[in-house]
Amino acid sequence: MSQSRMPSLELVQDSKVLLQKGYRVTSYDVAKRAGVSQSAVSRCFKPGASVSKKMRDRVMKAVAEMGYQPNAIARSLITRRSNLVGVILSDFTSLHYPEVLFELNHGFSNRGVHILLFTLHRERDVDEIIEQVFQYQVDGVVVAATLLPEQIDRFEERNLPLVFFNRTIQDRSVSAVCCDQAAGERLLVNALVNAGHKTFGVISGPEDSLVSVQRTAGARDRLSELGFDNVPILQGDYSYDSGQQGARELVDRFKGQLDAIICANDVMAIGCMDTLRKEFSLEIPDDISVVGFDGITPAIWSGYDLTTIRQPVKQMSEAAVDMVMDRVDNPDKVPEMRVFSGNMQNGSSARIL
Amino acid sequence: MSQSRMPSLELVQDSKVLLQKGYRVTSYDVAKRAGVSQSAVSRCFKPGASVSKKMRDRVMKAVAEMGYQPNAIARSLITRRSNLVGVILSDFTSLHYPEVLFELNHGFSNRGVHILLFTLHRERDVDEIIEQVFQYQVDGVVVAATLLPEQIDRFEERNLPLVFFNRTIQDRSVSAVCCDQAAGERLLVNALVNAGHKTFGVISGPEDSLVSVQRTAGARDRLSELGFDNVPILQGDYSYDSGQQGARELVDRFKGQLDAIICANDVMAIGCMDTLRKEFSLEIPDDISVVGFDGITPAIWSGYDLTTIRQPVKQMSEAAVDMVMDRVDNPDKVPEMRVFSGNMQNGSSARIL
DNA sequence: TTGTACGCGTTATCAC
DNA sequence: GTGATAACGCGTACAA
Repeated sequence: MSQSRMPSLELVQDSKVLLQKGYRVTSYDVAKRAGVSQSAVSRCFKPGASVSKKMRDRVMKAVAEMGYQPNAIARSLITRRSNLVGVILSDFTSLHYPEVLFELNHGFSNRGVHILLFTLHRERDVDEIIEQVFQYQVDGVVVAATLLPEQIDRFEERNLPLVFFNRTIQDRSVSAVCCDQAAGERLLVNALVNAGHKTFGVISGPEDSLVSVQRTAGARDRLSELGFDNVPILQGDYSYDSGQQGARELVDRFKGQLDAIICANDVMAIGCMDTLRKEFSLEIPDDISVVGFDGITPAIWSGYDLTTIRQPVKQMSEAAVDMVMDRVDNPDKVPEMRVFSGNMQNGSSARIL
Repeated sequence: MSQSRMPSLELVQDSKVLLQKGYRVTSYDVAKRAGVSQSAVSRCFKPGASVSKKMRDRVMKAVAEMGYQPNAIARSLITRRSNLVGVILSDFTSLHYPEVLFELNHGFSNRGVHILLFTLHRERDVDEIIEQVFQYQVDGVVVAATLLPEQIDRFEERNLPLVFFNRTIQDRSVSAVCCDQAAGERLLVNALVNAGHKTFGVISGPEDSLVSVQRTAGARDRLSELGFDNVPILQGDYSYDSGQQGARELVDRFKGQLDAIICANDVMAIGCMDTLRKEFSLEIPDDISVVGFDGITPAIWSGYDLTTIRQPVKQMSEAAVDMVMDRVDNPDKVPEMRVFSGNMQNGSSARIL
């Protein structure tokens, strides 16, 4: 069996090696060619290993000639580190999470870590995905989805670093990086009230989204503090359509007496704006103001120029990467939560001073 | 060393096993507990293996009690299949590719294959990424980026299945799934001309993008066939800004005599529309028509309601998955190219019959 | 049907 | 500094 290796290597005149289709060069092959031991080859790829220059040169020559590359899978098996992290995302279509994924990938790849991607199509397959994440021996996981307590338990049993992205779990200490949703909404409300808006409507996200709950509560509470009580809160689901629907209901209800609509995310705010303009011929922001939350790319398009809270995605992602890798290296660290403030992005969708 | 295993397992009263933090249960542990051989455990996880019911029950009981899950890394090492595919994406921010990634992930995960994600930040690190893809022993690769011939060679040397997504390489046979760019543009041009448009402007994508070249050429050629020669073609870069800039230049050049602008993608078309409306107070489509290409989500927002060619992303992704997996199972298959037609999505951004 | 023994390709440990 | 040798956790030919 191990002799089947012999005929698969052929020496050609320019001292390069031609490989049989699909044959994989191993450190053993390199060692044989360089006339050294296999462990010597291995050491040459280990940073800070003690290898003489002469040895290293001989090995690297053979490596170059044969196009050898270490097998990361075999390495993972022995080192018990895969340099793989799982990233679990729900609502991938939201225009916001692709940006997060991009930044996460950037941060991890800077540390030689690669992303194994999982997206949730139905919430029911979370358990299935967790199994697969475990099977691939990832070093850690970033989750932008809601996990059940039992599911979190499974990570803790394995002592597998888990960091939530913009999710917090009540009555439970977990690592998480978040944008301060409530504070962001308060900024928006302050600006709207300062500019003289009197009547407000709110369109929330799905009720099972804690982020949405926090945003909506933040807006409601600040409005209340400033003397605006009983502000109507409509239930949306983060989608463009639900933004449109919310706009229709609010306009109907207020019969033109509405000053501002506060949406729990940008996509709904955009749906809102389109409907206010198209279906009710309202001028934004002269007749009515609209604000959102997230800071997605279309928000800055001049067709919308949305006033919103931009989440510091870059910083948040970098923090998430830090936290995962930190816990990979120090398994005994306690959960930590990092909260970032969003930046007010002042567009022309709201009449603000 | 191998005895250090013993103290790490503790039996508790309900016959469940409590594991030491971070301890990994192996098939050997399960075997010991079930009183069978390790290979028996292995067989229980192999579909279609010959295992008696009694044996399977005993094993599965131990599996459940210990929370055993096969180590995919170790399995990959011996089977020489990682069930991992690399996905290499450039311009991830384009609003179009996240959707592609989502569909690819869907398709692969239906086949028990997982995605290792790579995004290009600078074009220069393609070589680096290819090395990493190889090191992780992926079973195949989907690439939505431009590779140099030498880079393609490296895949062929390894006989590693490679499928391009919306990229074709000239003078070279590679597997690829594409949308028929030229045909799509011809559909758009036909519709515009039939509706009486007389003067046209084109905004292309980056010149190193073959897709853009094909789209632009498709539009130019069809216009020429229909008697419209010397249509001005402006160089864009797929960005919103370049769409805006293109609109300004075209309007300036035509002094209000422009009937339609054909953009090489939706994002530029949207930039175009915003600028035509805001800066030139033009009515769309009454004063001027705008068409795009891709079918991104914002294109259907009523603020734009863009007339465009929607790429059949689902079908294309499914085809890419098929092609990769097909070549994984049949390494000797020759490269194949599948071309899909785009669907005309008739919005109100163009005055069309 | 089941168990034994080996190998996948690497790193770690230990003598030398 | 270098080379044997033993893991890592699993799949599988082979013998029983």
